[in-house]
Amino acid sequence: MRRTHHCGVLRLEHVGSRVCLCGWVHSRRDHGGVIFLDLRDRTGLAQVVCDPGKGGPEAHAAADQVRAEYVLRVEGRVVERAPGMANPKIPTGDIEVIAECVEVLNRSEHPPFEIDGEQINPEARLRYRYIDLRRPAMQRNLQIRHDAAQAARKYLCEQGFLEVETPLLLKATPEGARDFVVPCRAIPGTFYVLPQSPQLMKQTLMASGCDRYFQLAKCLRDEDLRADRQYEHTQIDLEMSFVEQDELQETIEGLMRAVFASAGIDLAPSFPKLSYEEAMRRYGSDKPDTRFGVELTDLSDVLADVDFRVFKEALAAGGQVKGICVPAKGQLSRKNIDDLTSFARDFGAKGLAWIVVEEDGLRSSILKFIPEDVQQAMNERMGGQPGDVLLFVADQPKVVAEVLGRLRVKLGHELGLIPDGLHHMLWVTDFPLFEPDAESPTGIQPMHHPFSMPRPDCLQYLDTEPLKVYAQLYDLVYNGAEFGSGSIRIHDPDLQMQVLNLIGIGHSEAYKRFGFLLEVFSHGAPPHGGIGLGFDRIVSVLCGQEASEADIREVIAFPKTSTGRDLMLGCPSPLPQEQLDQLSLLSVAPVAAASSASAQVDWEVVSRTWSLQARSFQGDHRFAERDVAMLCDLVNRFKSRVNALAADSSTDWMTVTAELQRMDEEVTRAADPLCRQLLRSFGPDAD
RNA sequence: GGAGCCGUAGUUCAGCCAGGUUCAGAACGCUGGCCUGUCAAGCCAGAGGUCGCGGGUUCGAAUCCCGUCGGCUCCGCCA
Repeated sequence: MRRTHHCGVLRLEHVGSRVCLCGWVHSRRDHGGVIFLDLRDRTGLAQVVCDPGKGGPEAHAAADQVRAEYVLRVEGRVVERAPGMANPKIPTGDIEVIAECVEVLNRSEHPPFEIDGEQINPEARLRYRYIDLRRPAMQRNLQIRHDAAQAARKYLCEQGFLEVETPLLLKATPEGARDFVVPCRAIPGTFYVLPQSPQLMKQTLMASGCDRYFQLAKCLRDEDLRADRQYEHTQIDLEMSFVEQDELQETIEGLMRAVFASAGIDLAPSFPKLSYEEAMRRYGSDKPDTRFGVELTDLSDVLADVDFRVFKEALAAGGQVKGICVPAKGQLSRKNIDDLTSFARDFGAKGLAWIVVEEDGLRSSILKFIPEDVQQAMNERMGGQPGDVLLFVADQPKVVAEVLGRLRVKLGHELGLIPDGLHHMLWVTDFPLFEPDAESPTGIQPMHHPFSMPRPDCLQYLDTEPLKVYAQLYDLVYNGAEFGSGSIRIHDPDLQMQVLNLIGIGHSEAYKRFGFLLEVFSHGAPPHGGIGLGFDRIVSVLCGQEASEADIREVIAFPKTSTGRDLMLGCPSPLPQEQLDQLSLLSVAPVAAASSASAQVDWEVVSRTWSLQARSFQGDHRFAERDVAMLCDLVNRFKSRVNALAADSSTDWMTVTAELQRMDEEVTRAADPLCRQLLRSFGPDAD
């Protein structure tokens, strides 16, 4: 009998029908005479009753052998539960299935963790991701992601966008993040890189007359991972021809409304706009969380004549003094403030000045440096009420904004100043095109990327005062997190060249890196603009995560660990020599390192190479743990020995080389069974 | 590249600060037995650990020190 229903859909209306369910054994309750099974699939749970008196002895006998996570096909009748027997905790709780036939489709080892466990080791979850994904919470996240993707597709199709796939194998353009590199077998010594984003391809598509393009694009960056950053992430990437900023923003607002609606969240009919300068001035951040106040207050003018060294020196050096008024309700202790001070120092502040507002006046160690009338003026401007704590940073504007902006958000979360259930989506606009950069040959670099169109009223400053030039560039910000960044692009080859020159990329260099783009522009590229939206972050919010604490691993089916490993697949992993040969790649082998060490022993290289070799096998379940452990032990021991040798200046290099050679041979020997296993795992063709 | 936290039965954790007879424990899970209305089933019995790994200190190390591996978080980095 073919499956007739999913488990989670059965209701009273199905009572009396004969059904066939397939799924996993979520739990089993054996009463001896009768066995209850909770059968689980993507849609939910259904209780299966194996009662020899009702459904027959065969079903009961089969259920007797069944264990957690076994895969079953169950045939039986849907019945209404007897009065008082209903389970209000599950949607199918009014009915149950009297099993007449229980077929074991597959057995299962004992699960490494409980499917309905609350606290599960994140390592185990990644190692056994296929089991982790069976958990209802993860199934729900996958569903929400699917719904969001479909909503985005539907909306964009309705708006006349064309979904186009762009290549994964691209040319390296040394901009932005570190590339993931793919060696080219056919032309030895050459490489492709994987896209950091389809930026150049989508601009090219505009020149191709696509008019409106979108793609749910995988983007890859070889930079260190974070809770909200994986090596690969997905962007809703789109680009439009013949548009200006406002039309583009309206389109994206519609997109976000459609996507959020797919998760039952209503967004505002239009999103507020905040200039970059205003965001930095009021919130100290280019991605302000506007769900709560505690805005930055400038006190530079009030304090201009105050003889307090900390403030005076900062102002004299062209800096500013700003503060925030924290409604702490007396909950910030002296120790809390000390902790905030060290937090402030971590982000570049020299210190953190504070004033506690109490019923009978102000309290602080800095008050003795500040005249009474100035104290009054400060408190008045900041609106301090008894119980509040005023925090001040005096420094260059950049540091002041950074530190107070971070303090504001940190305290907003810790003191519960942020109301639940708010969805503040807003645009941050009018970014400067460039920012100062000491490492750039021209002293400036693009704030975002060098393809953004300057605002027309700023073009006149491009050559003379480039830092005064604003870009037609806008970030989409949600509850204090950046969702995406877009711009109207440059489509004029001369202007593009001019901008590249300004950031220190000369004519020939520009042609080398971006020649094809300049060529595209010179063959009739339309005015265009677009945006790339971080889909994983959006989905994590739709799943109920706080935007600034997003853990996108929860919404990615198969994520990597924070060191970029896949614990399920056991990668990255070494390649067999044959494959390296085909790709014309040389691998640093321990032997090579040791033999080149005849005159000068490079301790580090030798022991690091051993470590690399040992590490590459660790956590990979294809290899016998005992062999891996042996190899690691050996390497650890030898590394200790190498360190001892290196520290001992009396050892002569002949002895050392001999000993290194001996140790290296032993490591190679210990690694041998693992290498053989590796070759086998690549299949019969591998050797 | 830097900083911090964590690693003890299958799982979640206690024990560590102050080394030694509560030192290898609890709960859940698991195995076996009993049990026909549970849905956190119940009752009885049982199995299960290289205290991540290596080295050091010590008469003695889960406990202290060093190193190392792995996981997590943050800074740098990532438009």
